[in-house]
Amino acid sequence: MLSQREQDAYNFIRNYIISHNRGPLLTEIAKGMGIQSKGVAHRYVQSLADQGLIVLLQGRHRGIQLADDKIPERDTLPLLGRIAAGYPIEAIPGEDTINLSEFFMGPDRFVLKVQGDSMIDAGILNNDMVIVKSCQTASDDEIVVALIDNNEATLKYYQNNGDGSVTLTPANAALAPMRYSSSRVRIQGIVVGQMRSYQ
Amino acid sequence: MLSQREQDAYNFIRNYIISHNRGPLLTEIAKGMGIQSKGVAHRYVQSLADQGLIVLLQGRHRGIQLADDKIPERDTLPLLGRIAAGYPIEAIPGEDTINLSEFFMGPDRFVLKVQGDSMIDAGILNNDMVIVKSCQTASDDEIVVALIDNNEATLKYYQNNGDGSVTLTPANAALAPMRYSSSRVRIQGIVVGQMRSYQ
DNA sequence: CTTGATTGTTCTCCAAAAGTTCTCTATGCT
DNA sequence: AGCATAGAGAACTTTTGGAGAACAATCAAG
Repeated sequence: MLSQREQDAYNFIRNYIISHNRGPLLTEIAKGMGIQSKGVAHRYVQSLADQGLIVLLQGRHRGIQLADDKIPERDTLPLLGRIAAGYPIEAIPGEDTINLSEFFMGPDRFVLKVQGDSMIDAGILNNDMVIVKSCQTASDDEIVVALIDNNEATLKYYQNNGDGSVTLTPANAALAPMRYSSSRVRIQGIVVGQMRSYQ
Repeated sequence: MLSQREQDAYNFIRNYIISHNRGPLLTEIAKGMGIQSKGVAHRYVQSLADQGLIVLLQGRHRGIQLADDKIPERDTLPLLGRIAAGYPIEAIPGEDTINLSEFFMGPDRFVLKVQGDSMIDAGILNNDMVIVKSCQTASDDEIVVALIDNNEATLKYYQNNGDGSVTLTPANAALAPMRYSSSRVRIQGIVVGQMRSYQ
């Protein structure tokens, strides 16, 4: 069980090693945690080592290594920062890990695998996964899973025309928006997330 | 058997641990239950521990854990199937849940938040998250995080020209590919995943 | 191979925060 | 009256978090 600051120290060390490929100095840890004393940083390092989260090469400079056989939190990854063309990676203050589960999990959600290019201009490509929150109504401009005539299912932008009809718009310049009477369209859910794997 | 307020306390503690991944403070429990005294909160905590619903790490701050058999299954969502314009949702045989962590987790990975539109044609939009595997080399046509002149960081398609130079190509028709001598470009990792939240 | 700056280790001291244990009070029920 | 539930809050102990000094080991530059 880690205390708050031990967790902070571990996050910093893990981020540092993954991005720099070598261990941090004690003074760097201290600075990264916003404290003055490297002695204090050392105490946290020692505690993490005692708990088997890191391995120390005694005395060596930068002698901290990750003990990666032990993964204390299965579903978090270090969030290093923001990347923009032309600038160095910029740290996001106050956040140092991202919880993949929290990012997407919630009640009444399910996942669909997307087939086809009808939402390509919205950055949803063929074979992407979309996370859908199950519900029966949607607001304008949300991406919905809609069932037409209880038969065809589609992924489209939703718009209620207010006259008893709805418009479903693909995000693909090659495809035209379609207008349906509301009674023909049943919403199955709205898209709350999207993900893709490149392996 | 739990009294009303013991039940309240348990619910609060359980929710807190599930959402924060660590135990609450006594004062937080008290506040969450609308009472002033942490001494009272402690009495409920003690009672819940006596009844085996929670486990206490004596003395430790935030030392409240859920009993083993009370830890809920997390990070999985039902995978309903495939969706394509014009067809009903089609089930994917053999798969019925997807583990969000397994989908992305792996050693030496980290997350970056993307700023800008330079990879928009690859379906990576402004504010998307990319999961990066830390490594120093890449193959052609992989998306890499590259550091140019130890200064600028960028997200680009990678191509090794085989003549001591590499070409970094944005996925944006408005931006031109750039060619650099290999010595100026240091690869920090390759993109293995991407995700986006629509909330 | 020596040297000196840098870095890791160990230590004491301190303060604030949090857990523990009490006593006192109140209310409703049998 | 006796008991269970519920709350306030004081007093105390332990844990947690931090500063900084002194010393030892390391590492790079000459």
